[in-house]
Amino acid sequence: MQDPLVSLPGYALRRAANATAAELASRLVALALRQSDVSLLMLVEANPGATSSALGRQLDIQRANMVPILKRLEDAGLIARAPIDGKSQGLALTDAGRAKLAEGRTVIEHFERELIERVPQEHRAHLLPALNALWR
Amino acid sequence: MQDPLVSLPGYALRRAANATAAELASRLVALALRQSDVSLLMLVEANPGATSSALGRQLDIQRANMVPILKRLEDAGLIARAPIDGKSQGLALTDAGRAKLAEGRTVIEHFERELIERVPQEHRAHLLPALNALWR
DNA sequence: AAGCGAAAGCTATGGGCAATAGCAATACCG
DNA sequence: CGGTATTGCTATTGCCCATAGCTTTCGCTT
Repeated sequence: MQDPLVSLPGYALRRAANATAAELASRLVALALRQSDVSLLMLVEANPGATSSALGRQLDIQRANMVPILKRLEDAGLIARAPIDGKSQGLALTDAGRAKLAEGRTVIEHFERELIERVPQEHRAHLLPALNALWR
Repeated sequence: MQDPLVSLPGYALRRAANATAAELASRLVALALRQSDVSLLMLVEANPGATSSALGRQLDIQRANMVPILKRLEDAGLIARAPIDGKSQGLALTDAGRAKLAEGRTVIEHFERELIERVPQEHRAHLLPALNALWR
């Protein structure tokens, strides 16, 4: 079948992202984590006390969409909220959160390594900078 | 804010795909087309008479999910179905479909060109092969 | 020729993720 | 002090994809 799409970087980007996201999701399901969960846990670990709004800005997740994510993580006992003032609350990992993140990070690291290894060596070093140029 | 995610190719892939998809979608809305619509129209044009199943296999869209897409395109008068035998039907562009695709292709070409131009020159040639290695 | 497995097209449903609109409470700043 | 911005939230919607299951038809094998 003739496929005029395969030569389009934008289409390849879409397909690659979909394929890899599905793969990662299937590995994270064993930990009862989603991709957004892990990225949030990693970001909270690196920035303890940050607010939901600030984290959302960093991840480009809107405030409204942070709510269910944080609720899920809090219900799972992975993060805790501490009031900063009357309207803001700082987030931090609980002990369980740190433990869960350790597991998640292992999965992520394996995943990222396999991703890179899939790319022919002569292109490897270019992938990250090229991708970053597309959105940063 | 400390961000441990930006050095992960998988995360960059996700962000880049999201950002570019949103951008393309916003340009296509003026044509009342979605990204899946345009890819389907392009594929049908290149393979007139192909069946829904075959197109779906090429695009990695399951049969069940092809239904609403094709229905939308047919309702818009962009594609037509012709029975091949009792259980299969060949798809082809209508005249309106060809006209709409011409508009869509213009948008896509602008989009793809801008995408590539966003990437520093020394990385450009590597983007497509690196992405293709991730899913093909 | 008959029968059976595979394929085609479809319905129905749900999950994940993101966008929008709007709201109440609070903080900040001139 | 008063207006404005910010925070966290509810509610809703849309897009995309996945699964399960159904009916009809095709095509191969016996």
